[in-house]
Amino acid sequence: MSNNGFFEKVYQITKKIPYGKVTSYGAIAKYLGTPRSARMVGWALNNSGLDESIPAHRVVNRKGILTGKHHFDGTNLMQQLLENEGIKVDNNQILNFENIFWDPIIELNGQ
DNA sequence: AGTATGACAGTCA
DNA sequence: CTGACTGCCATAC
Repeated sequence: MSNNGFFEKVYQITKKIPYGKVTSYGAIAKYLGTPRSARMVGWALNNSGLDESIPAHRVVNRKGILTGKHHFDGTNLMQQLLENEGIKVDNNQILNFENIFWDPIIELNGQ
């Protein structure tokens, strides 16, 4: 296990996601310089279960669908967490997704 | 070293 | 938008 590799970068970015905002796996992967490794981001977040400080529920796929909800406690925990932040979710899909999308490439570059 | 897996993304229909 | 197929990358065994 490499705690200081690709995974940790994913963790760092995920932790920077502001309250009430969400981002996609591809956005994080692209920020890391490997836009093709979006799948690794998801996997990293899977391992992130060891760290509760990581708001993995704010990371969804490019469609804004909570594809990883089943990785949470059980069922609608992920959705409830998002709704608790003011994010509307319908049938596992984030509503007004583009409006609350947080792009690390832009935000972390001080634009 | 090779195979299997994964919370994806892009393209085509 | 949704569904099916392909491509890419990193990790686990």
